[in-house]
Amino acid sequence: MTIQTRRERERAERERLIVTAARELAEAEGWDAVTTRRLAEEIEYSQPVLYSHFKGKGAIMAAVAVQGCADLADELRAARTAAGSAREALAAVGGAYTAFARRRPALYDAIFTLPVDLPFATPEAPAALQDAFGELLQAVEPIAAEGEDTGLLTETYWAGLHGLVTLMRSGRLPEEAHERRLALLIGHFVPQGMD
Amino acid sequence: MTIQTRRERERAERERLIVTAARELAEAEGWDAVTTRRLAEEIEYSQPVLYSHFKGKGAIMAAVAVQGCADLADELRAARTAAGSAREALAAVGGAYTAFARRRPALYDAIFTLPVDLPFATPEAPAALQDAFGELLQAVEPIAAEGEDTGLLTETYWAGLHGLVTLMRSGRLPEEAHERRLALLIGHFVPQGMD
DNA sequence: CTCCTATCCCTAGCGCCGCTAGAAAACGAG
DNA sequence: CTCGTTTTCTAGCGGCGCTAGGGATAGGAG
Repeated sequence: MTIQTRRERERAERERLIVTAARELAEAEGWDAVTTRRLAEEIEYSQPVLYSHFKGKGAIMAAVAVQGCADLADELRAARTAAGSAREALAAVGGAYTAFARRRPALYDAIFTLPVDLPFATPEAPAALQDAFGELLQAVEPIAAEGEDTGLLTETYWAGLHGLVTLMRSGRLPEEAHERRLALLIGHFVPQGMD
Repeated sequence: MTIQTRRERERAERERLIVTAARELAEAEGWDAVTTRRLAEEIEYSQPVLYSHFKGKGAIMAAVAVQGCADLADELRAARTAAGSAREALAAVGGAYTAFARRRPALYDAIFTLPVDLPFATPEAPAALQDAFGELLQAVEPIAAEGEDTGLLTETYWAGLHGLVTLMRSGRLPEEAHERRLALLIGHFVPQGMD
């Protein structure tokens, strides 16, 4: 029993090592630099070892995405709980979201951009994803108008943030006006009487 | 002189052929299927011929993007001019934009998603891109509140549309609620007194 | 008609990718 | 020590974007 458990522990440790190496390499040099050969070299094992832990490169990226999403959820929560009014909370969460995307682009891409098949808008979605969305939801809920579906409104606000971030990061929107665009988005999601 | 012009004409024709083949292949089987080998086979020339016309695969994709963007601009214009009120125009343009993205995903990706280095928010941007943005701009302009920067507001609305489309297409937002999310976005961009 | 030159285009191949089959090594049990 | 199992590695497959270098070919000169 102890031998078995030791092996399982070592395996789990190595799995962590793979995910961490993938994340660090992606954050340092971008996802293009994350190849299975490079990753194997980084963890000091041969390539096929990766495939004994994950189904393929996509699964490794998905693991990085889930792990990164927990960070995002933390930052969103911190921003939301530190804010005073409902409007401030919405703005704080929006700011934290876009700041995360700009500060950790590789992580953001893994979670929200790259075609990595994670279940998203379903109960089977990883807890970290649901947590992050939940933070947005809690920030949006107080500013929803009567009769508005809070979930849908959150998704729409999220889409706005995501659009701003991706268009800017791909060079399609100029960086320097980001804060003003973000303010416009937030302003249009806060009901008239509340600002 | 005539020989020279004939050759140039033939070259131009072949270039059109390449771009068309790339677009059709991408629309039929996705961009992953568009490899230089496959493309060469499609146009019945060898691979290196592609590189005598374009700097690389990215340049071919950029050409497809520009060509596709003209289509998008046309559809946006048609939607806008057919609409009655300012609110209807905004909704019509938003609907046409997302419909285009869903109907021609490969084209949309080439224009707005894939990392293809085209100048965007500058005067050197291709005319088709500026036209498409101009259509959005004309739809947004009438609903801008006093003191709001129309350009920035358009960019923000655009980001909202783009976010909705990309998150939905990557499976991160459920398809079936798209119209309701779009309506929410539009509703939040129309001033209170105008709807 | 022949030869020369310049242009064009193709064959072949480089280094890389994700992934995998099958050999080799390490390890625990008897 | 030997055997069977489990783990890990070496080697390689097919495909990618891209390019060097060698013919084929076409147009002008004699």
